[in-house]
Amino acid sequence: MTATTNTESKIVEAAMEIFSEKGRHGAKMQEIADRAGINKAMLHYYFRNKENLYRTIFKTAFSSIFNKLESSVDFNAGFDVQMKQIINCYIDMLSKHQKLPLFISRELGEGGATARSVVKEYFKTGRLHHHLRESMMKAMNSGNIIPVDPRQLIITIIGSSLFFFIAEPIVFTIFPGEDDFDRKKFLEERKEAIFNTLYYGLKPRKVSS
Amino acid sequence: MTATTNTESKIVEAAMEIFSEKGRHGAKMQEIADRAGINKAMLHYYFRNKENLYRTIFKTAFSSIFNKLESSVDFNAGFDVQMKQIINCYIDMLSKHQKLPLFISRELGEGGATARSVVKEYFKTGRLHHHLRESMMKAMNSGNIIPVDPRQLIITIIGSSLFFFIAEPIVFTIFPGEDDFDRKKFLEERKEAIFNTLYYGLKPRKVSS
DNA sequence: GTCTATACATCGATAGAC
DNA sequence: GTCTATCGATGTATAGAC
Repeated sequence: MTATTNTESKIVEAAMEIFSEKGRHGAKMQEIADRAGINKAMLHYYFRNKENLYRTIFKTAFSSIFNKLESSVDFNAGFDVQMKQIINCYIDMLSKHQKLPLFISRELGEGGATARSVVKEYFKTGRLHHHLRESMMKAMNSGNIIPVDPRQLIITIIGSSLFFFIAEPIVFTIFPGEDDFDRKKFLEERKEAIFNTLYYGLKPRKVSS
Repeated sequence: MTATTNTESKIVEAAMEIFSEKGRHGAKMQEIADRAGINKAMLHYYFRNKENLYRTIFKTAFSSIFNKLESSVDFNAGFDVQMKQIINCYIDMLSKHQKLPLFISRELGEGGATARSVVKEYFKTGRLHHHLRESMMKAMNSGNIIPVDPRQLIITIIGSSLFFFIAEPIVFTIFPGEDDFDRKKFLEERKEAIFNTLYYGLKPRKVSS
């Protein structure tokens, strides 16, 4: 059992923070070393070079999302329940790790070579994607939801869940006069808001059943 | 009338590309100069330093979005029509300028100080936000749409429209076996998909009116 | 306005003592 | 394993000729 206070994990922790804040190139090895309370040479001792350190951090961050998702979705539940679970999982996860989506979208902005290789590796073993697609098709065939393109729907669900965290730095500028903004409350409400809008729609229904 | 082929605009064009691809720190002045077909010294002659060049580019990119939006939304139309206009505008705009959302989300990732100041400046004069909010409230009061938090809804609309472009580099990895993926067709379908899901919902309706 | 040449700072990476 | 000291490369910015 390795302690979480050893040098390597201190580096990983610090690197995660700095890379998230400054990005792949904005992050400096010196700053990571300072944050970890060690010196630059140690970074190279444990991770050979910056690129390798970055890859390690990115891989950890990225797979943590999919692992959390996979353990949050009940494969035997109906699609409506699974949809709720996905939305809730994303929002809960990102409430605690705000920098994650920005970290990842930044990597994507730089070509996503690292991202693609990590994703490709994940989808060799990950089962979530397949189960979700099947679950969607089943719900459509049984008339529980209307027929839609599964690809479009999943992008809409994830986009709705993630976007707040990407745009958060300017959201407060767009919603002025909210100095007492209750982030926690807003995010709890957001879970309901996304599901309700996507599932029931904005247009009023005459029949509630 | 200034020609669009003079040195300054060639710099702006090149800088836009490089900053979008590599980010604020990943972008190098030498590379921007090469792309613009001039030398490094010219960059400093016209823009004093890198930070100033970056700010100029970001400001241009960001305000181009809002200007396009503002000219695409009919302030007198109903909210359902406006919603369609917003979705279509975003998708059309980003189809042509794929790098824009990634460029902006990267800036947001770095703290968004530049973004915030640009946004703040814009919202002093921009009317779109106010009109949209009023339009939403009107639609709710008249029973055309169900009561929702306008803030939640606008984030859902924009997030659904933008997210594909942010995630695009890995979307093809998640949707395997689509080597003949027709991007143009997918995006046209996406416009309909977003509006229909958000407006009518996934759950089937008994009454169609 | 545009160029070449270069000064100056910063950063990633390594050498070598302990 | 951890440190200090330093090298070598790269990048921003400027000086000065044309």
